[in-house]
Amino acid sequence: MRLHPRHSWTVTPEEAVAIQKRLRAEIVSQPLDLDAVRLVAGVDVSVKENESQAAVVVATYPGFEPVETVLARAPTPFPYVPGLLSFREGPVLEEAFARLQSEPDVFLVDGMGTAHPRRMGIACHMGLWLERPTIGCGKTLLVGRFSDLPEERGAHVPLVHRGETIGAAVRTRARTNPMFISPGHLADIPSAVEMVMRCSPKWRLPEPIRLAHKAAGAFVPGGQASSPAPSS
DNA sequence: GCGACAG
DNA sequence: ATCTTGTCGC
Repeated sequence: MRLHPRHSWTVTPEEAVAIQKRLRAEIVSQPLDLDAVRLVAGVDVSVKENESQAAVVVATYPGFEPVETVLARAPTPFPYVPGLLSFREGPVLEEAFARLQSEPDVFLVDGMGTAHPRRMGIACHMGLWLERPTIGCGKTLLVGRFSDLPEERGAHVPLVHRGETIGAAVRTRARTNPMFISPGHLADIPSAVEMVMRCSPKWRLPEPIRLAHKAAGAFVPGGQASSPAPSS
């Protein structure tokens, strides 16, 4: 895919914060047309010692049959700092995105979108690079609070931070911990929640994220490669 | 000042 | 994120 970088990744934590504040103004919130989605991508990164491996798996929608898998590796360039995940995982993800042949209609990212202290989580950040719709899918809370959430699948309540609704706590599966969903770029909260529910017919993790997580975890020493899909 | 803190 | 077997519950 054609990428649209906005800055260098070689920055200090202070510069990273300043960059996020600047990029925040470029994020577009708008409904995502769910009925037009044909391809959905899952995005994840795994860290092994000082190396990071990114995985982007593109799958059909609905159906979630993998049609393209891209893996990329690079030295982990930045420490884990809550709020600055983009600067740790962004560089490898950029490599993976650059080699992507297909053009997914939406990307589900493992991490936050606007549910971030400066409303600029990694899903927002990558959305700008891709200039495509992105949705942040967090497994644990970074910021914000939410009230009682029913145990049934599909239940969802607003995630609020400093008086602002930044996303939603979503029960993608009955009686399991909720997922924290927030729009990245070119999406809004209602459509992001709906998309994630449609991508989670059975498990807590959305199907595209599950596929990407599996691919990223499969660290094969010499086996970095791009491929159509595993053949049965 | 103290606690919280995506992956 | 990562270190790791068995095990409780639907």
